Amino acid sequence: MRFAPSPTGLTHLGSARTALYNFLIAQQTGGSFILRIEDTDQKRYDPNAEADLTNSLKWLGLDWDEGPGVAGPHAPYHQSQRMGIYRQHAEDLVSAGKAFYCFCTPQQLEQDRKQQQERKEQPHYAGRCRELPLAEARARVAAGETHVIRFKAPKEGSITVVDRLRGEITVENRNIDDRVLLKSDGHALYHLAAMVDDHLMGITHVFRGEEWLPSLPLHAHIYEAFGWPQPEWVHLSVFLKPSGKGKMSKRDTEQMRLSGQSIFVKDLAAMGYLPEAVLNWIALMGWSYDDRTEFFALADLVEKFDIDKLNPSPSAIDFKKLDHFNGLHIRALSVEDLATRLLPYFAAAGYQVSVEQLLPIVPLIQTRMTTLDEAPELAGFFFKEEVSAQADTLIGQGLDVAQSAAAMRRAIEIIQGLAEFNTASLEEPMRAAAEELGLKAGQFFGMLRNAVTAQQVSPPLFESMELVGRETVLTRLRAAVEKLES
RNA sequence: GCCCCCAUCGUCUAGAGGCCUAGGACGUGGCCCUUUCAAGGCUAAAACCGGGGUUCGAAUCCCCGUGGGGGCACCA
Repeated sequence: MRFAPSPTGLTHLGSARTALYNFLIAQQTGGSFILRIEDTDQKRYDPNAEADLTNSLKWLGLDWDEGPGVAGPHAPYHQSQRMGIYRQHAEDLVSAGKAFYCFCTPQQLEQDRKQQQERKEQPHYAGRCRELPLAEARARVAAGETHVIRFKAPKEGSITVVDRLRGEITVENRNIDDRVLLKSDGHALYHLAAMVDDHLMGITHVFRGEEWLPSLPLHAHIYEAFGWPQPEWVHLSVFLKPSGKGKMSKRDTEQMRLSGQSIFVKDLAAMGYLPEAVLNWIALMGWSYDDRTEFFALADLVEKFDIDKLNPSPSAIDFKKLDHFNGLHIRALSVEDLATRLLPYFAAAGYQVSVEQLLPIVPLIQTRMTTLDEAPELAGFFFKEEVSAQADTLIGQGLDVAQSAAAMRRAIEIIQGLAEFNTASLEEPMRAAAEELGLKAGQFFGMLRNAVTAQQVSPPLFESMELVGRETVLTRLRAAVEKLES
């Protein structure tokens, strides 16, 4: 199995899913998962993209058995370092009469295309150099003339290729173009490089995006020309925009980032999503296990993934569902694990806290988060020296200032009089106080919550008070009384 | 324009001729629980693109139409 991205931009969900499926099959079959970098196009090469790619895969937990940084029998893993191999294979094809040298200039080709379009034909290679005698062509090459090597696609008949998800796909050979295999700069094109590498690296299953489907017949012909057995072809459906209308464009992704969402793995990590959740989410976009199971850890996926349950139709990206999975996976984490993962988010929000400090707090917020970055907002009041509640939030629902201040004073009295200060000891006397004051629990507890946490929304009151500590609670309540009376 | 693929609730999907009164999940509404917010439990609304075949019987098979998507580079 292999995952062979081209480093031209940030790693996105589509790539991540392809990588995941490759990884799963490799794990399942005991095969190796090879990471190969398709960097044959130096015009589009982005030096940051490769680092982003390896970071993204590592974050997701999809470690490769061979590839950059992990030596193996099929090295090198950058196509730019395999130029000699491609040249050799292209020349072999020429010698076998399955490919030819082409000396057409880009301008000529451009003009051909234009004329074809005017005649309402499908743009294709006009065939000028296709039948050039080999000796003559070789002489021109030897003389240093600029050239490319093109595949000599059959013109008669048709070809039938099997895609694992779609069955037999038959295409008339006249619709298959004489595509360039080797550029004039000596670099191979995908059509050559990927086929050669997949064969040489012993790839049994080719998982790739549906956008490759139109060139599948060409690729099958290339395999045939070399006399190689076909791999298992699996073309995954594309991901559509959340609206379901069309593939994500560059503009869409930018706009999405502006509105706080993203299809880039790197962004998802920063936004507080768990790799487990992202994996679970994308695994189910185009694949399902049965009619009800939806929660999967990576190990479950390895065990249960099945190519035959893949769905060939395109799917729209649904971030709501990601939120749901994230919540599920957050709740599935142990307290220690979650506390550890929360650390960087507290640090980013300006709180210097330790795992030990977080341990008692985590159970209080674990069911209240959909993303990890919400934690500091939810639990920040535990770590602040002082909190400052809005004066109007200190007034109980339906009460006036004097009543509120009185209620607050009563709470202070009770807390001072408690032999022990904890959740259990607070509950009863506080409820009694509410009744005695003629207040509903919600009225009384609501104002106290605001006084202690300065938040309208917080973990349960008494648990929070216990963790904040008696002295700090009293200080905050007194401050609230003062604020009410001024 | 040409080529290819796809088609079940708004979305992700189950469904491989009778188990379908079409199931699950997200989201949405309601109820319960409840000191806020969540989580959790219960519940409701919500789909087989259309037309022709084949068959005793079709969401499932075939054809046509329509719609959607992808591709037509010395990019991947």
